[in-house]
Amino acid sequence: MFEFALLGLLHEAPMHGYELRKRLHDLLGAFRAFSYGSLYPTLRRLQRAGLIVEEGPEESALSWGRRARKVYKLTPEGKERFADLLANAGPQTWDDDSFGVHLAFFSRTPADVRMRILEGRRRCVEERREGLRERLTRTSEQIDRYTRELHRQGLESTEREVRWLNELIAHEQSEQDE
Amino acid sequence: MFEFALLGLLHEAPMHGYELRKRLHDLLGAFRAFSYGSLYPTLRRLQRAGLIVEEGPEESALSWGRRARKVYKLTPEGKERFADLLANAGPQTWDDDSFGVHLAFFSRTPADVRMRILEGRRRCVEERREGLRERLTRTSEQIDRYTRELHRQGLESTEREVRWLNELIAHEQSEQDE
DNA sequence: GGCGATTATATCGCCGCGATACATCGATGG
DNA sequence: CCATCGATGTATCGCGGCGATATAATCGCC
Repeated sequence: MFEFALLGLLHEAPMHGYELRKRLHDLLGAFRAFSYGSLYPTLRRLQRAGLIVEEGPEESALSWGRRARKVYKLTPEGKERFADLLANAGPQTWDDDSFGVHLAFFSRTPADVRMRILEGRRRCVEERREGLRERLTRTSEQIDRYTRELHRQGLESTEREVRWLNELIAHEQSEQDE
Repeated sequence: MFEFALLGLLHEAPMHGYELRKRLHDLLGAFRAFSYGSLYPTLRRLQRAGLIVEEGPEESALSWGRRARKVYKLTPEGKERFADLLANAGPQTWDDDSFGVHLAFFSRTPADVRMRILEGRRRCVEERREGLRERLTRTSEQIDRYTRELHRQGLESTEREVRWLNELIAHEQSEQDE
């Protein structure tokens, strides 16, 4: 899904690694914090796959003073690949790791796919909630205070997330009516 | 930290892999969901390190009918190692992944170490909160609705976690006074 | 004039996940 | 009555991502 994020960012403008990582941090902040140990290998992978290419040495007199930077830009295949990933939003799209990334690119996502992702995510979080509830009632009397507190907090924040998703979905629907 | 969890669980009773995994699920549920792909390699690692040993074939006439199970139990070195991990609670103890695990074993953790972990965790979450706040104000006007919503939700749940930690800490302190 | 922070690329080993394979037992039901 | 499904159980493989680390040049500040 790192792949998805990088392709999406490069859609905005050609960028070099360091910049991509910063933009990603601003974009995701709360959720995932991709490290350089993932960034550079992924960039090379994308390049080998022909989805991005290095731009020319870029001898722009203005921007000189910096050290050697590798600026990447999307190839047509890269754009196609990103569009594919957007359209084929499957079950792995709504797990904890990917959902935030996909949400961050919602403005570029078709409305019907947005809806599918939001509802898939909601279902997924609801399932977790049910699991937590069941576990909490089943084990409630036989576990120590700290573990119970851990579960209580987990359940509560899961419930909050469901409510949040409901709001997002409602908002989508009201926009659809316009 | 998987190591820590397994050693802690085996402190309760000797167990085989499948059972360890189920107990772990009940214990952590909300947070981490260790998979078999981690479980068995880790068990072997612990065994090689001499921290756990396989119990004898266990020909107990009663419990037969099941397939070959490998029941592990702690060695003295294993117990020592667990005590070490409990005592030397360092900075990596309070990151997202480890904190839940450590909290689940708080009943076996000395009061002063409990306090150190809780305060370390609070500091860590507070720092994240500050980062989110800064990012939210800095980028507020130039990002799309969805990303902003993502950050808002992230910030809010982080704030909730800080409040929760404050309650836990307050409770610790009031218990200390008794 | 020197020192730390920032900009920048890159690698390495490790950890843990998801998928998968395989085998056995109990229960459910056609 | 037996078939099939779900739970019990052990195990491996590849891969994606992280944290630590190396390297280096430039910028701003005192």
